[in-house]
Amino acid sequence: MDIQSIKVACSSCNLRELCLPMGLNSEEIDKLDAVISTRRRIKRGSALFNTGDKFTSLFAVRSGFFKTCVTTADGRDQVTGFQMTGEIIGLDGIVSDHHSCDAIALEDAEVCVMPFDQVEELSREFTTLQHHVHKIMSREIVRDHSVMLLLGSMRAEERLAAFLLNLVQRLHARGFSQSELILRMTREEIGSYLGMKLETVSRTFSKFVDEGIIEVKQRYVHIKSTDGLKQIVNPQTCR
Amino acid sequence: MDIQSIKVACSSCNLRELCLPMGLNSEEIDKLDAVISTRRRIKRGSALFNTGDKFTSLFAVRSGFFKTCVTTADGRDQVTGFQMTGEIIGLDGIVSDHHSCDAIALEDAEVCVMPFDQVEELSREFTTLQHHVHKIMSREIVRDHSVMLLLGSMRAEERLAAFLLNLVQRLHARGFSQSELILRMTREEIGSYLGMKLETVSRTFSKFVDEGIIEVKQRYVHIKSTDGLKQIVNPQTCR
DNA sequence: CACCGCCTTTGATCTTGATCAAGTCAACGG
DNA sequence: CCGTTGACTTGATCAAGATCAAAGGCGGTG
Repeated sequence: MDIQSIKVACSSCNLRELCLPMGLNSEEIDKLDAVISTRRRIKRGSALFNTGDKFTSLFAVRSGFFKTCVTTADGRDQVTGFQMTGEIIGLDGIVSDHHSCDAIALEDAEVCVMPFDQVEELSREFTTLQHHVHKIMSREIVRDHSVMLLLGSMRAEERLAAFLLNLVQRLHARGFSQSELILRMTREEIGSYLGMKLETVSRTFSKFVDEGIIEVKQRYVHIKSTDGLKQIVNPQTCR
Repeated sequence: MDIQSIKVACSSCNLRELCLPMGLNSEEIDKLDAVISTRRRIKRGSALFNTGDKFTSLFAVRSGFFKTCVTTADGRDQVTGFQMTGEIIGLDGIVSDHHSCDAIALEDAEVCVMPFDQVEELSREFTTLQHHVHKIMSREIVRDHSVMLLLGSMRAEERLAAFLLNLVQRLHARGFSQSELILRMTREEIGSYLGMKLETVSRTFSKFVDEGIIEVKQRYVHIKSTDGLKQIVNPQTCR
């Protein structure tokens, strides 16, 4: 519960091209600054929110790394996504005014708190913001559909290859390497996201290493052949 | 391409409690009527839109039944949802101005065409509509998460049981029976949605019949024990 | 009415990934 | 330095569901 009254200022945030303010002009960003007045720090392993919590705000990841997961009555759970810097968490809560998943920090993190009623108010005023909010939600829907494709019709190797390509692509958009990354999640969390067991994740990593496509040292991954991974995802390119 | 200039009139539509006008007052519905000026008929088997089509409008299903599906470069595809009366199709198109899936009518159908720029305009004016649009998108996100849970961590029997319960619940909300339904899709389409092969779908149906939980005659399904299905989905209730 | 095509069911066999079980590795604290 | 702990790897075995194959049923059409 460490809410802080630091002035956040989207206007001076280096993430504004990835985050909510994307595409707004300076007047609009100033107004948005007034809405996003608090940050919140979340320790590694603790929750930004839990299933059932009252929904009041969306959160923009300023630093750190999150997972979101849903849980069944009988204790099984499913990681539904990993969120990094600049990405928006909490859209699940709008429909019922309560969150329907847990959001857990995988490393110490900081988020900008965006009270949703104020976001709605402001987006009635600014077409650009309104449209951008719609795009963010639509993007989440499209992303979910591609995860459904992955879970419903890909094999273990294809899933892991697609996962690595997606991660590194998002990291690259944030200025990191195209070929090296540090995983923030365990093999078990990767497995939960990809619908496979941690042992299978581990074996599949080892297989890729044997094939010379990647190097792995614990959480460190070096992608030696992006094309190799792409060919695993899309085995059709062999004609 | 059979666009028609029939006046649609949400105000006189018996679906308004399920569909976009939900919660609007009569003045607001009148304004909405002005926006939703056309219907479109789609023949069984043909597409409301295809991947790559320009996005201009959302569609509300007035009658009939749809599937949406995404396709990989190598021809595999995945049914991402089935849409019935009162449900909204096309949210996937907002993010990139182009649709990212196909929407196919599984029986002759009719949809209300809602030009999205006008929906946005109107929802800047009416808080209720704005909030409702957000809820519809959030609902889709939550639904997708539960499908991810299903695909990622349930076994074949659990998937099919959950699927039947979900279908019959939605049909019941539309005034149909709680225990009887006609499937509008093939075993293959069910399988694609649930991440299993058509043979497995068929076998699982047969298993449920053997256990006396349902009766099946082709597309007709009679649920003899809703609790039976619920216990398959949630095997924890045995304590 | 008969034929055809599509959907569905069912059986036999095979494969992938899950499960069970050790054992390794790195980090941390006493 | 050693022991503990949590994360990861690897091997052996097993089972769920995929694949291959055949046959039956239903609806539409000439």
